[in-house]
Amino acid sequence: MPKKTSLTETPATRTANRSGEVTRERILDTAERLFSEHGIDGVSMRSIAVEGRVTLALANYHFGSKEGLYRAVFQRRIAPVSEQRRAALAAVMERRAPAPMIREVLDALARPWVELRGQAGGIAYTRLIAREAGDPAEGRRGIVEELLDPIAREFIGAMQKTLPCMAPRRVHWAYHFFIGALLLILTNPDRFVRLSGKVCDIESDQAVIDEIVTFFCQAFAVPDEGKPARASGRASTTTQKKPRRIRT
Amino acid sequence: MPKKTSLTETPATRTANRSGEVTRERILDTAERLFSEHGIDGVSMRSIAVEGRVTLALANYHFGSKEGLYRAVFQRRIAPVSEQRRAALAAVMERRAPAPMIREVLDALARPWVELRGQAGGIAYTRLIAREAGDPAEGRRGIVEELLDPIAREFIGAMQKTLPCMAPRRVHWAYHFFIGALLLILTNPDRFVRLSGKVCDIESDQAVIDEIVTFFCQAFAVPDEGKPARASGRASTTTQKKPRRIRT
DNA sequence: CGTAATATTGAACGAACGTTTAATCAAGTA
DNA sequence: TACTTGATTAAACGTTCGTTCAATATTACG
Repeated sequence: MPKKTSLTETPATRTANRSGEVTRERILDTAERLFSEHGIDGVSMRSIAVEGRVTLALANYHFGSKEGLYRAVFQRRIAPVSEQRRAALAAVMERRAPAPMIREVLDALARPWVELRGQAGGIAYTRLIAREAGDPAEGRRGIVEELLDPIAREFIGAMQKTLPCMAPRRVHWAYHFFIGALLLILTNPDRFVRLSGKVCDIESDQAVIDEIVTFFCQAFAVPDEGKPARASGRASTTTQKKPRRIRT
Repeated sequence: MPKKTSLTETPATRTANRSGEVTRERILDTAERLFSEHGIDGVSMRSIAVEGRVTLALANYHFGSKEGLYRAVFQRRIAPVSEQRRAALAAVMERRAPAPMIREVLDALARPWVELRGQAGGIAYTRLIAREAGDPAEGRRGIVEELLDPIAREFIGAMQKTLPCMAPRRVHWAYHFFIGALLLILTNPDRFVRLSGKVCDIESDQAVIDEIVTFFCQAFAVPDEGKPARASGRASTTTQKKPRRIRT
C-alpha cells in the first residue's frame, strides 16, 4: 500500500514513479460513479476495476480495501467543496452594511451543491452524499458526521443570526427542511420532472437556486409568535395568528 | 411457488395448509427491517432466513427470488397506507364550508407517514420508501412510479386547488420541497437531533406534523407575483416585492 | 384412511465476492 | 550499471452469494 489513509498524508513526498497518480484518479472516478448509482454493496471491486481499466489487485493496492476506496471517494472532493461553502458563508456574514440577509445565507448553502452538477462527477458525488446521509449504517462509518456536521453547524448558526425573530430550535427544523428539499431535488430530479409533466425543468443552476431559496425565504418572512398550538384534534389543529412580515 | 406476485391474486382461495401465512409474515417483517437498514444489496437471503427463523430454501419458496421478496415487502403495506392517504385527502377536499385550506392538505400528506412510525415496522417501511425514492435504479424496478406517483399527482392537484394564487409549476416545486423535508426528518432523525444538541425532539407525531406543516404554510402565506427575477449575479439575485398575505 | 396440495427441510450447485500472494515492470537514485 | 522503490500483473485463496432439487413433514379434504 503506497499511502496511508491518514489525514496528515503528505502528497508528493516521494519523487518515485508518479504514473500511479492518474491511475488512482481513474479508479476514483469510476468508483464514484458506480457507488453513487448502486451503493457500496451494489458494486463489486471487479466492476470498478474493469470499468476503470485496471486490474482488480491494483485497486486494492491503492486503497487497501473496498471501504478504503469508498472513503477515498469522499475525501477527494470534500476539501474543495467545504472550502467553497465556508468562503461563501464568510463573504455573506462578514458584511456590515447592508446587514446579511437570510436569502444570502441560503444561497451560500445551496449554490455549491447545485453548481457541483456542472463538474465532472459532481452529480455522482452529490448523490453519494445523499445516499450516505439517509443510510442508518452511516453512523458506523462516520463520514457524514466528520465531514459535513461541522459546516452544518456553522450554517445553522448563521441562520440563527440572520433570523433573530425566530426561535433557535425552529431554525434547526428549517435547516433540515431546506437540506431535505435540496437533496431530493438534486438526487432524484427524474421523478420531479416526470410528475410535473415536464413543466418544471432543473437544467439551469440559477433557476433551481431561485426556486428553493425564494420559497424558503417566504417561509421566513413570517415570524413565529407564541407557542405552536398543541391541540389534540386530527387535522388543521395548528393555529397561527396575524403574523407580521419581516425583511427577507 | 405457492402464489403468484400478480396484482389480482385472491387471498385465501385455497383452504389448505395455512401455517405458511404466519411464516410469510415473519419473513416479510425480517426482510423489511433488514432491507431498510442496509438496502437490497446489503442483505443476504441467508441473513433474512436466519433472523426470520426459517430455512433459506423456504424464503425462496414463498417469494420466488430475492427481488420477489423485495417487491412483496412493498406490496404488503402500500394498500392500507395509500387508502389512508386518499381518505384523508378526500375528507379535506370534499368539504364545502369552510373551504379546504392548504394546511389541511399538507396535514393529510404528512400525517400518514409520520404516524406510521408508531406501527411495528413502520419506520423501516418509511425508510425503505425513502431509499427507493433516492435510488437511480428505481426506474428499473418501477416501484415508486407504480405505487406512489398516482397519489402524488392527486396531492399536487389538491395543492393547486387550494393555492389558486400560486403558479401551478411553483406548486410542483413546493410539493417536492415538502416531501424532501419530510423524508429527511423521518429517515435520518439521528442527525437532526444530534445537530440540534437535542433541543429538538421528534418523539411526538403531532409535534413533528406541527413543525413541518406550520413552516410550509408560512411559505404559502406569501403569494408569488411576477416572474422570479432571472438575474445573472451570484448571490442575492432573486427579488420579491411587497407580497400580500393570503389565508392559510 | 388415503390422497393430494402445501409447507418445510438439508444439501448442493455454480457463480461472484473481497482479499492476498508472488512475480514482473518501470522509473528514480547513487 | 546496480539498487531501490513504487506500480502493475496474473493467479489463486477461501468465503459467501442466490438459486435449485429431491425428499420429507404437515395439513385439508373426500
